[in-house]
Formats: sequence, C-alpha cells, structure tokens
Amino acid sequence: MNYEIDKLDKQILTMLMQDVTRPYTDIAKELSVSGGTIHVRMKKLNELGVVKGSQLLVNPTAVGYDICAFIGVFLEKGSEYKEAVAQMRQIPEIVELHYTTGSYSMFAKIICRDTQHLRETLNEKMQTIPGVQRTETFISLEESINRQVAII
Amino acid sequence: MNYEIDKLDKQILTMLMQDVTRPYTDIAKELSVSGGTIHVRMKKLNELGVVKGSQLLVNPTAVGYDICAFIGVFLEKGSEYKEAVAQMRQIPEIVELHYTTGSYSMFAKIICRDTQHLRETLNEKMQTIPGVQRTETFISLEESINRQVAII
DNA sequence: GTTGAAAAGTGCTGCGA
DNA sequence: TCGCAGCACTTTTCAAC
Repeated sequence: MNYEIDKLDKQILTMLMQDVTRPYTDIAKELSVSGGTIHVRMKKLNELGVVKGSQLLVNPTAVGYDICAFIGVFLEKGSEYKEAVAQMRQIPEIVELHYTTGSYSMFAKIICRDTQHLRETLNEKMQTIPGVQRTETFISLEESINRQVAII
Repeated sequence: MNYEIDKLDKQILTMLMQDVTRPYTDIAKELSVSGGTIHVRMKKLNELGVVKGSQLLVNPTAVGYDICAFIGVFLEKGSEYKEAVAQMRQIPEIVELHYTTGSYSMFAKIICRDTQHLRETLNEKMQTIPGVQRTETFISLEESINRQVAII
C-alpha cells in the first residue's frame, strides 16, 4: 500500500499532467522504455490510488458561469459539521468544501451564473442549512493561477 | 465567439465530465447520433475555448503532499497586485490564486508536504514578496467536496 | 450540419527473456 | 520483472446526403 514511487513513475506523471491525451508510445520514446512499461506503471499507479482518473476541463465562463466566490462558513457548533456537509453536497453550485482551522468552520468555493444567482445560493440555500450561523463572501475578480502541484 | 451552446453540446459535456475515457462511439449511441457528430462538436467546443483539454487527476497525499491550505494575503497597496502575481507564479506550491473582494487582497490555495514545508512556503517564499504585508492561513483538515460545476 | 464507412493510430494482452 | 509483437478498439477523416 505504501509503495514508494520511483523516478520513472514521477516522470510519467509529470508528462501526463501537462497533456493527458499524449500517447503512451510517445512518452515511452522520450523516456527510452517500451510502451508496455508505461502501461504497467500507470495501471499500478491507478491501483495504488495515486491517480484518480482524468477530468475534462470546462471553462465555466464559456458556459455562462461568470462568478467564482469563496465562502467562509460559521457553524453554531463544530459538531454539526457532518450534517452540514451532507446538506452542502446537495447544492450543485458548491464545487469545493473544506473543514478548516482558523476563523471559519468550513470553507467553500462556489460557481454561479451572476450576482443574483450568487445571492440566491447564499440566502436561500447555504444560509438555510441548520447550524449555519453566518457566512463571509470573497468574490474572485480574477483567477490568476490555476494548476496542479508539481511532483518532485 | 459568443456562440450559444445547444442542448446536444451540453449533453456531450455532461457525459464526458463524468467520465472522460468514455468512447465517442458509446456517447453517440446513447444520444442517437453518429460518432462523427460527437467529434465535430467536441472540436468546435475546443476551438471556442469552452473545453480546455483534460487533466490527469493525481491524489496529492499519495505523492507525499499532505497539507492543503488557503492563504488570505494582505497587500500594502492594491496596485502592487500585478507584480505580486508574477512573483507568486514562481512558487510551485501555489495551485490557485485569486484577486478577491472582501478583507483580503488576494486569496491563494497551496499544497505542501508537511507543516515544515508549509512554514517555509509562507515565511521564506510568500511573505518575502514585495508588497505582501501579512497573511492569514486556513489549513484544510478535510476536503469534503471536490467536483466540477454542473452544466444545465 | 449530419451520416456512414474506411484508414491510421493507439491501447491492451500474452509470450519470451 | 521488464520488453516486444499481434489483435481489438478508437479516433479521425472524407465523400455524400
């Protein structure tokens, strides 16, 4: 289970993280191994849970979702966390939810169509969840960086 | 440029967002169109910038990155934003950076190996950037939700 | 714009070292 | 355990509707 990933694994991952559509045979050539080896390594990495598949990257603004915001959530009691998460999961606008240290109990990232949609999501959805005391909103005016962590 | 995406496009996107590896021919069958049509639509969506390719999903904890944190950044002057972004881009631990409304000037999401690595990133990297006054850290103890926005 | 089939290239599995 | 080769499959392209 706690297998140590070697240099070849990391090279393969780094190359695929830049471009998933890149053929195995092409990667094999650059790393001077056979195509079958890449396949075996990737299969192993999948089984180990290191890679969790791949995802289609959709530009939210291009499909009408113009607003990205971060919401700091205050809960009345920390113990209400589990129930609150279950409720939050029902709100499709929430794309990320974290249980955090610091001022807030939870921290959410949400994607909305416009300011009215944002207001609806906050007032009529998030703030009606039992245990949610109040929220603080940070609207993203510009996403300057969005990438994955570099594997070293 | 401002092409309106139709129902078929949305259906294709929704299906591919659930599973990118799903063959075009399979999608074609379910939507009762030919495989060529799916290909043409996806090509158009690529050119329009609606889809920005696909990404390999790597589990950060499995490659030794155990800590995910959100950092609220205070700048001395808002005008220093552009220069600060350029500096932040050089820090590989930063995976997301937003220019936000509210208390903070900027908001960052960072991924680190352990608490020492987090301290290093904060003290020796982020806080040495000119214009950065102070930072506030929210460590994520649990990522409860992580998904993409539903296209309706 | 869509369809259907043909061509090119890729991923997968069994065998050998 | 790793590398090589054949088979099945998918993507892509193209002419016709």
